[in-house]
Amino acid sequence: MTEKKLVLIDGNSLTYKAFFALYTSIDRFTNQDGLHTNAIYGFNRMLDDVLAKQQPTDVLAAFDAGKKTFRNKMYDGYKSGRAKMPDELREQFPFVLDLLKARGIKTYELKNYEADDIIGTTARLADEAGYKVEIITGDRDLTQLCSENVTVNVSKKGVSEIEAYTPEYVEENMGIRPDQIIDIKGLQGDNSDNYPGVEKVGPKTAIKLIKEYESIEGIYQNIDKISGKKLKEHLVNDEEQAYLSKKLATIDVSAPIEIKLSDLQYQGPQSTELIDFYKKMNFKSFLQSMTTENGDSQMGADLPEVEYTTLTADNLSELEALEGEVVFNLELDDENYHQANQLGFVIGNQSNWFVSQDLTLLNEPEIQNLLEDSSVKVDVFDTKAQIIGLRRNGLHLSGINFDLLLVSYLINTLNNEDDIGEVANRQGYYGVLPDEDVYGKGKKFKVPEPDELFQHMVRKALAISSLKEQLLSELEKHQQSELYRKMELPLAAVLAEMEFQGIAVAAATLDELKSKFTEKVDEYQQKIYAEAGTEFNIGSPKQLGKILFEEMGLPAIKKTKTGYSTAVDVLEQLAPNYPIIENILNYRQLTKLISTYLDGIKADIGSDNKVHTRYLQTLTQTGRLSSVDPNLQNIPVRTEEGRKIREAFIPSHKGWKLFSSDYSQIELRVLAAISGDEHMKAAFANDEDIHAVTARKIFELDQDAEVTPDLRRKAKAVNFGIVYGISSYGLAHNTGISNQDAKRFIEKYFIEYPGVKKYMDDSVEFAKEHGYIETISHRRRYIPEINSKRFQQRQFAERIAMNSPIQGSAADIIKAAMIKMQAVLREKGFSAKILLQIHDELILEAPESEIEVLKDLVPKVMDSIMQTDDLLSSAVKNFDVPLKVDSHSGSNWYVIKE
DNA sequence: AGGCTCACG
DNA sequence: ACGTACGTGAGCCTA
Repeated sequence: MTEKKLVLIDGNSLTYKAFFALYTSIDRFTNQDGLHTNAIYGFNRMLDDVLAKQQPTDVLAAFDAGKKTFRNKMYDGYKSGRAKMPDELREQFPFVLDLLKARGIKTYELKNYEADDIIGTTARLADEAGYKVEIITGDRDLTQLCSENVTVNVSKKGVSEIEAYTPEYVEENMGIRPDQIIDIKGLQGDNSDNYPGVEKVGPKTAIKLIKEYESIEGIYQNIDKISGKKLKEHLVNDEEQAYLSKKLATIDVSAPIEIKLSDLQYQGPQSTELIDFYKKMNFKSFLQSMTTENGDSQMGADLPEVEYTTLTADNLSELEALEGEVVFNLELDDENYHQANQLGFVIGNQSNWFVSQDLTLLNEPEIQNLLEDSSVKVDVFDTKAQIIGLRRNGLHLSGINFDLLLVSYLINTLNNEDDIGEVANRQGYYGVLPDEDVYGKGKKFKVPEPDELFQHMVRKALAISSLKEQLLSELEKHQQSELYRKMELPLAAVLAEMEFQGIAVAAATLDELKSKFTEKVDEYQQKIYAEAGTEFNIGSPKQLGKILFEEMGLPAIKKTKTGYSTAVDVLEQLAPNYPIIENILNYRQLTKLISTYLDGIKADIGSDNKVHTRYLQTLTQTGRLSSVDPNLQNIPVRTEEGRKIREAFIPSHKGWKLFSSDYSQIELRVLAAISGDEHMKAAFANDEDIHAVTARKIFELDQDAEVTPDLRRKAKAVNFGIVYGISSYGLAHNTGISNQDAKRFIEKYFIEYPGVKKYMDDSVEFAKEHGYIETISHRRRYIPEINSKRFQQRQFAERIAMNSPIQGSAADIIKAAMIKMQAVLREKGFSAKILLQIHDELILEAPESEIEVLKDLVPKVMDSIMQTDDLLSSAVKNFDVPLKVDSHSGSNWYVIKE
């Protein structure tokens, strides 16, 4: 018979240990529901270690049952005065039990007894039955249980470092036998369990006494021989306590447990339950290890093969088997789908997958009929990438039904990786690897042999198909189906159109500006060198800091992790007293403009003289878009020199113009509407200058008093601050007013706009209760940190809770307007095209002849969108704040200011 | 690769 | 007492 080995786990003490071991990172350990998971995580890591090391045949995890035990009957104060268990820990215990169940480990608790007693009793029974026993605990008291066949493993500092107590080890370390440990405890007492022992006797004295007299009983039989008057006196006085404490310290090895050794067989992990559990806990690394455990090939040789047919010109007729609904995916070698090489495509459904590297097949009617027919549902990952990829082949994709990327992002904005494998894994589907694992990255990028490539492509398609039902139903549970079908999906098509269109850029204009700027940069550089008395790299914050603050002796105001801060706000404070500073600031500004915009954008101009940005639709946490390659949402405007760069952006045809419309104060209008604040609503209803109105209110001016530019500027800053989820420190820091003033202004603001105050409080309250916040169209952002113990993290979360619905609802509004705008242009047969979106602004190009009409049409579409859009009008019944839109046009982007 | 700085709404 | 305004992307320097 093979030897039986029983591992006994002290559930309570190890959960405690794990909790405090990972306490400093507690905020990183929360799941989707806001549950803290640090103890569960640490406990599980420990389990991994223990099971791997011990290879047990049987396992039991014991827990305390309730607060009172038989020890309380012996001694009232037992374990009293202990700090209350933190709620963040208490909430985790039920899940530790779930975890053990999913790992195939029996758990047990017994009324009136502690986990120690269950362990002691089971250990004794197992020992007698010939088992080898390993006890795992965080509590040294259990070391009394070690014997020839029972080892007590005490986890030290972390959760993984373990000290194994055998009788020999105890002897070596303490010079006593394990059974004498209770005598030591009896003499020295136990602070955390709150029983006293003998006064003034600590570990040293206790061990000395026990070594000499064997036991407490032995001491009192020989009490006259004790040397030391005081010690003897204490021993005599506390005799009763010593015996009591010894009793309290003694683990009961005959507790009336109802489980049998035969119940404790280790079942091993229950894969589906465990995977579900890890998903629920958001334990990515554990999930990953589960999927790579069986075969340890990194390249996914362990993933099941999926069958497919290689499509050629000769077997196209087999596509007839597909109807009604297909998954489609173009395989690209780069994230930039405008330029990427197209490696092949996959099309099919779960019964029939077809793969090919021959892109010309896309233009065969058998495929066109599937992709261009809007009555055939097409399921994809990243609608926009697929539309553009196919458009490059001359196809017009339509009938998209399910987009794995969009849906994942809407369900949780953090599920936004631009990779099917990553997103699928995060949704608990492990049948496909991330691209990086198949292709490698950076210099090591390599397209695998066709067999492996095709297998990967098919697995991606299968992932899309497999996750569809589950994710759509989750979407529905979030009440986000409309957001998906009426907003994000149609928007993807609009964005594809805009990106594909691109905006024309005059390289010559960029060149002219560059030579002008470069000349000035050289001048500033010479001045700086002269003033510093040495030449150095001005662009290096490290060298600059050294020159300024060490060699030239300027006062250092702020430090960064790596040295002196030389950021603008720091330098500006120094500027009045040191002429070099102004030159540095100018140098910085111009080199920035040259490298990022003049050189940067020039490099992105294609052979069509245009740049084609990509809008990332699934990146931001608020619902805004972002723009990359190049970023066209941060083209300079605030300084005159920077603004000049806009001259290079021009219409793509002669006789055309650029046209722009932007929402005025959209975020404050959204705030007025969703907070319902009467005063703010009234200001917008009367088309007043909101910053001036705010200035009159917070500075207590007369109704129609002139507002000085300075007061208006301050009020404007407060309005901004409010939208960002104000704090007095932040406001003061960013505006240069004193902290006290900032505080006063905010207080007054909330008095004047009580509805806003209530909105802020309600938003935080909602987030605390639900763990997320929502925009007007149910766009959701999770904020688990809202219940963080750490002040700073919690404050940050609260600001997010206040700001995100505002920023996100504004994003919803312009998205709806874009969809509508494109539909109207198409309907009316206009040539005008939407080119860019910059958060609250749309830029179009159009023939001169259409401009006059656009001046009415575009603002009308934008400012009536709350009433005309299906989704928005039904989501918000009473959006009773007017939206205001300003429009301009011109022959380049620079001159379309008024 | 990560920090710093700075461009935008 | 704590110590940041909200949301982004890109280029450069320095490990």
